[in-house]
Amino acid sequence: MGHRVSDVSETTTPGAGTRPRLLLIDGHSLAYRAFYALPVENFSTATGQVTNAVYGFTSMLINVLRDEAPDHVAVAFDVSRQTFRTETYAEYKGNRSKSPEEFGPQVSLIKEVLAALRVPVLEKPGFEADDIIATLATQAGEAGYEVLICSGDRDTFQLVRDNVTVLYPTRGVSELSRMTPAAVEAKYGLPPERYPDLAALVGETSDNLPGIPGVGPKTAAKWVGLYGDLDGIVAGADQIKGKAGQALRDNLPQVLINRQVNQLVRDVELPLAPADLKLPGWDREEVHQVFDGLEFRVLRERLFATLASPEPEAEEGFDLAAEKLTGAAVASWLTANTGAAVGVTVLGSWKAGHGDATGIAVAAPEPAPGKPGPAAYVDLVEADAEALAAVTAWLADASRPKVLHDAKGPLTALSDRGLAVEGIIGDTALAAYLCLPDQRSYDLADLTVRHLGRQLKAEEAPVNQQLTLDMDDTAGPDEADLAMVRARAVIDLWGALQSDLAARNASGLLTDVELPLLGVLRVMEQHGIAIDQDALGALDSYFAAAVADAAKQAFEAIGKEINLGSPKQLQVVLFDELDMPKTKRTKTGYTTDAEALADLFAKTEHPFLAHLLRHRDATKLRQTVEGLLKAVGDDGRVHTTYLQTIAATGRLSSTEPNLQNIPVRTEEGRRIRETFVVGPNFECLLTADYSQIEMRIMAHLSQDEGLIEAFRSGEDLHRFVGSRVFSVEPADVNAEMRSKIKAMSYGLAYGLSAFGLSRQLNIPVDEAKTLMEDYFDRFGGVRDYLRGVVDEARRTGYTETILGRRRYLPDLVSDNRQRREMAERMALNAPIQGSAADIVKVAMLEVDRKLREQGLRSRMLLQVHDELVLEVSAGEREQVEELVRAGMAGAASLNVPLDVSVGVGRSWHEAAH
DNA sequence: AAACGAACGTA
DNA sequence: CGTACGTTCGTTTT
Repeated sequence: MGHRVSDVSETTTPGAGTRPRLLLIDGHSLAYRAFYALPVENFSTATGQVTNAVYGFTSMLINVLRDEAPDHVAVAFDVSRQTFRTETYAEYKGNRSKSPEEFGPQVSLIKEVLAALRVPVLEKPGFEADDIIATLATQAGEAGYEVLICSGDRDTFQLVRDNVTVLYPTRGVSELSRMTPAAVEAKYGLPPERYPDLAALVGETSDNLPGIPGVGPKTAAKWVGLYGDLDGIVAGADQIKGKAGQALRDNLPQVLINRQVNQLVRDVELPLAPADLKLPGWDREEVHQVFDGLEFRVLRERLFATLASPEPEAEEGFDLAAEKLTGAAVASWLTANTGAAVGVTVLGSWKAGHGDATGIAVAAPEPAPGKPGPAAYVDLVEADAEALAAVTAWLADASRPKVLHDAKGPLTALSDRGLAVEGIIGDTALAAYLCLPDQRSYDLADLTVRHLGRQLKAEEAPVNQQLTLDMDDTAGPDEADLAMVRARAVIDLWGALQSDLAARNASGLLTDVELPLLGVLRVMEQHGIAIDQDALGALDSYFAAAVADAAKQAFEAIGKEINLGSPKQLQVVLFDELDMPKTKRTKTGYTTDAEALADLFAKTEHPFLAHLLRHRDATKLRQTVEGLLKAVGDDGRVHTTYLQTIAATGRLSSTEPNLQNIPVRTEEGRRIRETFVVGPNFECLLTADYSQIEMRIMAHLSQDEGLIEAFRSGEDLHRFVGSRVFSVEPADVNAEMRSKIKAMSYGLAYGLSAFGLSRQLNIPVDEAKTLMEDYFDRFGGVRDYLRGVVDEARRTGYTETILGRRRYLPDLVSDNRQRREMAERMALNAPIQGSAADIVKVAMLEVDRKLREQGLRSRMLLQVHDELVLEVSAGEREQVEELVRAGMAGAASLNVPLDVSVGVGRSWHEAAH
């Protein structure tokens, strides 16, 4: 503990960690920042009240309360424009135009928010908010507080000390930079207490304080460094040479006024002292009322989530009574402990539709607070017949409720050991995904910390307790012990996630869609799809030759050999050596993508470009072929893995290998599809896909009469729409018109702009704009829907599909335009893409159910978003086609028909239609 | 060895 | 300045 004397105040530095933290906020300056950072049109209540400044201010307040955890808080406001400063200098802030009419009323709303949060508000006639802040900061500094000042006014920098930090908003109101003494020194080259000297010399536009012409922060800081402070500069003004010196002498009176005006008052008489600013905690009911009135649903949730229930420190592990069981003990333990839902984890491995399970752990919740929860582990490799029989029967018993984490893999492993599982009532990974589908992973350990506040990993949990282990277990936790801990984490997590699911209206989606689908996907992965390896091998040679040929010719065209796959080397050749016109910029240079190369070819007709494009094309196809060849299993089939918790919209994804991006658009690409064939003992492949499902969903959601009629009429969609937009007969819609309409229709579902449309269609922006306007004139329902979907999402914080699947888009209220507009496009697309995903999932469940119900041997193999691929057993073709059509068409009842087209053939290519 | 960006395949 | 994915390659960073 030591003393430090400054020229302004004496401050003591008490022991860290014990001193109170005081947060002082300049209400006006932050509200103003928020007002200009957030677009007015996105923030208004049902009554028309604009709330962008209130929103931005409150959002910032919540963040800073969360991040800085102050125990004392005050917000200061300017009370009027008349202060001692306007008496000193009549023009002070004279340049400020009257604030927009939308701003004023928001200040009182901010005060309402603050009242609900029980944050003291201070104002004093004749002084500015900064003077109040300066006074409190001084008092609090002397009293040993840690002081944080949140203000958008740089004058507050003069208050910065070791224990006084200014949080200065840099971009909008979402980012605050910490101005410490070192930060001020680094930015301005002088200590904080000298900042007003610099400001006086440089001037402050926003306060209408003119500076010395030609003198910026660099020169000003230099002078302060040379002469110590402003007084020193004034005294030595005659010695300063050059233009700047003359300018200083000419403007000296103004500089002195500036300095007088920017000095903050540190002894304003206030009714409250720092000690009176302790946060008493807020009134929940009042917060609800105020936030309801402002329609701040997302902010309210954030407030309650981050402040009302601070996350408990993640430290406790799990206390469980763990047993490794064999023989008769297995059955009796299972009978005794698994009446209610239990967590299950499986040890083993799984990949590409196959696997092996070596052990299984089961854990029940704590029977009572503080009592260890029972947990058991059975080694499946070493298991005696009695133990194995007990496990087998228990797993197959649908009346024994089980919860797993990411169950598909474990079920695959168990299945290959001959163990079937029934009674899965929950999956914690799927549940977490439905709650927050934008996460990139749903790691059990992460979820455990987030939802239970406990550490899962042994090494991160405290040593004193992790497990109540068997007496002979002195070597520390082994694999089996950890499996039991994980099983326990799963069941505890399930308990926590269920209420979260219910609150998000997602319980039904889990139970009725995702959980049953998991089993269907597992079987699809297990089946895989047969590959004609000879044909695929031949294709590989063919593409390899094409690659070599294209490379050879490309090298000849430029007279040397380079790595054609290196964008860096390509840029050198194209833009330096061949001097071609520059293409669109990327982060690292200029793009060499196919579109740009084609453009360049059109301009230069340089043969290198043609060969390069061919090389790209052939290389890509060859990679796809080689990837597939490597992925073919011993059974002559490829088994993809479907990921059910990746796509934020609700789609599946496919990996290792990805069978959802097998080429189809080009002739050569389709040759790859010819090598996906019907397997031995089956009759053919059958593909069934939804035609234009996303546009149909658009018609349904928008209720647009024109679009609905288009689908009900049976007319070609784009032709129908084109005839309306271009005011011609359907028969007179030519190919060009049709393709424009097609591009726009699909673009709409992605949030396409007129600019984007013009670029895609290679037409002027004006024409694209007109096209869009004409489109919306005829299909106004679509326009209203798209607009409404974003507004609604902004209010609620999420979008919803027809099954109520949500996607949360907090960036819809970001003050960063790029992020906000990105979120808006996501909001446009998510309900459409997501509803399509819902429908396909339901269809898959239906098809699977019907296949089993009708005792058919045919089976589903692949899902490619709007398409299903089945393998049809001999004699079942008609029946399968019928049930697939019915299952898919009936998966949802929209106000337009769901059209399904079906094809059959010996290969995936032939089965296309 | 890992992380990143560019490019490109699908719906 | 159009959404959602996965894979590959080259390049940069550790």
